[in-house]
Amino acid sequence: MTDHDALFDEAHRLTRMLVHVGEEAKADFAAAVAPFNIPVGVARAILLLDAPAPMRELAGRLVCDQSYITGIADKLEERGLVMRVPGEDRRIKLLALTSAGTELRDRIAGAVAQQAMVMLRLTDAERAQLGPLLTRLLDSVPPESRGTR
Amino acid sequence: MTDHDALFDEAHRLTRMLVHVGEEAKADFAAAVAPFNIPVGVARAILLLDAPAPMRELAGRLVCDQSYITGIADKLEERGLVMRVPGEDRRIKLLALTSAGTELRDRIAGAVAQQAMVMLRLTDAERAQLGPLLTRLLDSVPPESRGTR
DNA sequence: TATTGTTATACTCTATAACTATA
DNA sequence: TATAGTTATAGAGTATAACAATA
Repeated sequence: MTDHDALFDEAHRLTRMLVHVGEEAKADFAAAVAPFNIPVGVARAILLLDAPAPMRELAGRLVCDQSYITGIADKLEERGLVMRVPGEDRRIKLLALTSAGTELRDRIAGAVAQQAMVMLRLTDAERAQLGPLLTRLLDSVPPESRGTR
Repeated sequence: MTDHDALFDEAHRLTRMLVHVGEEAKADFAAAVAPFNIPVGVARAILLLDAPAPMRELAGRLVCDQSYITGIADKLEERGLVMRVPGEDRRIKLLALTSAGTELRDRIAGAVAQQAMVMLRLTDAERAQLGPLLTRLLDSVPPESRGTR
């Protein structure tokens, strides 16, 4: 095996491990959120609603289509967790948590933080090492090379 | 904010970053495989078929239900990439790549290695740091605590 | 004309349940 | 009776396209 092959093999092995850890983390999130009886996507949205946000913006942050946000907003509204409030530009609707929504949001945030923390398996020193590596992996994406995804 | 909160915040931040990198890696895999016009699941299976393997075993390695493997095997067979060969125990069917399958497998492996390597953004030294951290994240899972997933 | 959000719909991924054949 | 694989089907998650209201 050439050095070149060995490099790719090692990179591939690391990638598989990283993807695996990522999937575990997502499963942990789902488990943490399950007791609240809301779908994972809805939970993700509620956690982002720190402040009222246009639906369009939420779509951007959740990396999904706008039409999908309509469904999430419907579910949140049904449960009385959110209100659609018109923005200045009256095409825009802001999703604003109700008091029940804020309360649930805090409880979910707590549950997600407490349980399910894959990261807590590492020592402080290890986490301090990991942070910069992940930053490098995220930052060094040449934006123009990413195509349409 | 207490130290305790700060710890969870930091852990959560790292987790989100790691999940994000993992998703990019998966998108890269999909992009690398797209030119071959086979679904991602089928590509993953073909890469595992280094040697003929019982369908059951494949289900284990892909972490999915057996019934799902039937579908994948059908698609592979349609394309003439795989043959179902009976095992000693005649309940078992082994999936064995045909010569066309082996050839495609090599091409896919090459494409996956070449393109899409998030990991190649790191230096050798950084990868050498990351490996042990990922190993720790994966190894320190208390097996009995993982429940049914 | 361009943009926000909505509706209807369709597609992909994946699991569950009931079944056949072997063991 | 238990196991490997198959079939039919159903559900979750998500996107696309056409549309209404507003800019």
